[in-house]
Order: sequence, then structure tokens, then C-alpha cells
Amino acid sequence: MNTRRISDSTVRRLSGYLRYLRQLSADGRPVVSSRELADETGTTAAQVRKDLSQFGSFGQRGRGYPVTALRDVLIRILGLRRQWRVCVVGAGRLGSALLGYEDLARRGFEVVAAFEIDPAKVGRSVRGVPVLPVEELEREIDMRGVEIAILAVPDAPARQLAQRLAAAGVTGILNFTSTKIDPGPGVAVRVMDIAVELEGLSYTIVTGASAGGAGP
Amino acid sequence: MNTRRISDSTVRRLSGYLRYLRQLSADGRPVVSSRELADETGTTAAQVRKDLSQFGSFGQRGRGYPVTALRDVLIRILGLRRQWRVCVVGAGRLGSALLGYEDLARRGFEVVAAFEIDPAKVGRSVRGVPVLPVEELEREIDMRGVEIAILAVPDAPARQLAQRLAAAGVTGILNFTSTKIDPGPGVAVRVMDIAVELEGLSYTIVTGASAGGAGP
DNA sequence: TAGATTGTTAATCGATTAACAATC
DNA sequence: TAGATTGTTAATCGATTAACAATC
Repeated sequence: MNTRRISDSTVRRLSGYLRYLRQLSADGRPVVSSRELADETGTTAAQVRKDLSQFGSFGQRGRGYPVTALRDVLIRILGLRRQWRVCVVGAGRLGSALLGYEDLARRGFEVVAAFEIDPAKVGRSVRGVPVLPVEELEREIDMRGVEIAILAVPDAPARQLAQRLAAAGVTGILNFTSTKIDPGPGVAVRVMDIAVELEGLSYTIVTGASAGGAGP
Repeated sequence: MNTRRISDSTVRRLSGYLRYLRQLSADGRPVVSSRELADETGTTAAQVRKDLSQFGSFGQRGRGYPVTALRDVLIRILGLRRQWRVCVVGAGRLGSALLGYEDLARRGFEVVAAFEIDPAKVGRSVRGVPVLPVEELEREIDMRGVEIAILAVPDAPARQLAQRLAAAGVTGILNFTSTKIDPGPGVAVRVMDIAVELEGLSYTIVTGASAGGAGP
């Protein structure tokens, strides 16, 4: 066991292990090996053991890892023993697609509100989630105890909204825009940018990197 | 200049530089420094220079990088001189949110078809994109020259659909599901998993890593 | 006991950062 | 010329891989 700072890549892999462990647990499987975890999540057995060993010793030599115990350990490590309260900013196509998303709730993230600037969209409720006017963002975030925001607006207002979210007390932002936001210290940010990923695919395809094809 | 294999992180940053350069170009700015590119995309000036130097020398010492020339270089490097033909598999909430997405077309990715298993959703057209029956996936991909697929279906059918997409000749898949897909060699894969990112935020928040707060 | 598999250390690899001569 | 900023090399840092003794 080790107390270095845990890397992003490690945390990302832990999510993958957790997802598979939940599945195994539902299937009633008692034990799993680092090899199986690795194969199923796209990494190596050594990497799995290394990742887990940064937090403690959870396996049994010769046998493997107990499924439910390891699942619970990962749930604790990732901070998922509690339900997080999430809002979606922007109730356009993408934003409203995320409302009432069952799987998110099951995995610990409950979307409790959406915010929208267009008065035509404000007021109704999408799959049980109220769509509120963005002017009331600060008040509602406070009243509803929102901790994490999903930013699904056009690029233009993204930066300013990130500031407002930070000031309103949100501690994490998942940024779906292509704009770099800077909500300041104390607010964690993750980016999901479709264009970046598609451009990455484009690069890989044209260079033939994954195809084993000849170079340029 | 260098001919090592370019890392994922580098390619991701190139996307960021390109996005900002397009903006500067639209604004008529002639030159930009590595420092400004770095500040605007969340990296360091040294990193920007290092990234670009892997492909050649595009700047002028003492002056900076010519905006439009560098933009065009990045467009070429990333394989964006052509328009990519993209399909969306799964016309549910998320899938249909991606149809007719203007910004994607502007950045080189044209969604030309969607595939859906639910007969109730098949047949209509969403913002100009035809929603086709998934049984015709192979034929339509071939006929329409689709090269990249965005996989926006539930976890259960993801793996099998990835196989079919690969067999149908797709060379890149953007996987929005939480399932590990394995379309085989010759097909590039990128993952966008909301749950993974939210769990990453959760981890960062509970450990206080970005807040500079005290440890656990 | 024999076989399996962990936890951990050491070796390797790659990416980032720092520094600075070159030069606009 | 003086100031700015690149391109590149060397130094540092961190992550991944390999190997294996411990032990179930």
C-alpha cells in the first residue's frame, strides 16, 4: 500500500473495475482474478493489482479478489456511498437527454434539476426533473443542495455559467462544451468533448495507428 | 522534428489548439504565441511547443505562430481536410440529440444516418437525418460510405453492434456505452462514458484533491 | 503437495518540465 | 541593438510492465 496521489488514469480504471464487479455481484460470482478484471476492462492483470494495491490488500493469494467486498471498497474509494445531487445546465437536446437517466441514478448520481434560459422550455418537467429558469440558478442550487453540475449549453455562455456555478457552491462540473472553463480552486472539472474524440478517431484512422497499416 | 508515435494526450491537445486557432482566425488575428495557446487550452507553453515540434517547425522565433498556417497544418495532421461520414447507432434520447448537430458538421463530421431497432422510431427523419432500421445497417453503411459510427445504444447490444459495425467496414467507433467493445484490429475506438467522468468528479471531490483541502 | 494468484519491488518506458542557444 | 519567443536538448517525473517471493 502506498499514499502517493492517485492518477486520473487509475481512477478511470477503478470505475471500470467497479462496473464489472457490480455485474459479477449481480450474477452471484464470489471471486474474480486480476486477469479477468483486466481482460474485461481492457487493461493488464499487473495494472489491476498495482491500481488496487495503492489502497490496500483486498485479494487472497492463490484465489483472487472477493467480488462484493472489492465492489464495496471501490464504492467507498470513489466516494459513492452517498447519492450525489446533480443539476443539468442547458435543457437543449443534449441536456434534456440526460434528464431522468435511470442508469445515472443507479450509479449514485441523481439529477434533481435542470436550468434553461429559453422561457419556452422553462416551467415544465422532463421525466420528473423540473426545468427551472437560469436566473434562479444560485438560489435553487443552494436550496436543493446541488453538488455537481453538468454543463450542456452552447460554448458562448459556458465560461460565465461555470463561474456562477462555482460561486453558487457547486464542487464539480462535467463540461460538455468545447470551451475551457476555469471555475477556480475547489471546483473539480472533467471534460467530455465529442469533437475532440471524433478528431482523435480521425487522426488514428488517417495515420493507420490501430490498423497496423503502413505509415504516412 | 521527431517521428515517434504520437500520444493520445498530444492528439487531444492538438484538438484544443485547433479549436482556438479557428477562433483566432475568424477574429483576424495573424500571430499567436505558445504561451497564449497554452493559457487558452489549459496546458503550458513548453508543452505546446513540444507537441507542435513533433510534426515540424511552424513558428517564427521572436514572433510566434502564424494563425491560419498553423490552423491548416493541424487540420491536415488530424485528418480533417475531408468531411467524415458518420452514423449514429441508437436513436434514443442521446442518439437523436446528436442528429443534425451543426457544430459537428462544421468541424468535419457529417452525420448521414441513424440506426434504430424500435420500429416506432424508424422511418422518420430527424433534422434531415434518416432513421433507418438496424437490420439494414450493413447495407446502408456500405451504400452511404459511412466511416465512423457513434454507438449510443444500451449496454446490452453494444458489443454485438460493434462487431457488426466493424464487419460492415466502419473504421472508427465512438462508444457512448459503458461496455467494453472489441471490434478488432483496424477499427479505432474512443470512449465517452458519463458515469466514468462523474465517478472521477466524485473521487476528486471526496479526496479534496483539487480543493487544496486537508487529506482524508 | 501442486497450482494459482496476489502484493510488491525493480526495470522500463514515456511524457512533462526546465533551460537555453538560436534567431526573428 | 534589445526584447521576445521558438525549437530542441537534457533533466525530471510518473506510469506501466515484468518478475517473483509470499501464500492461499
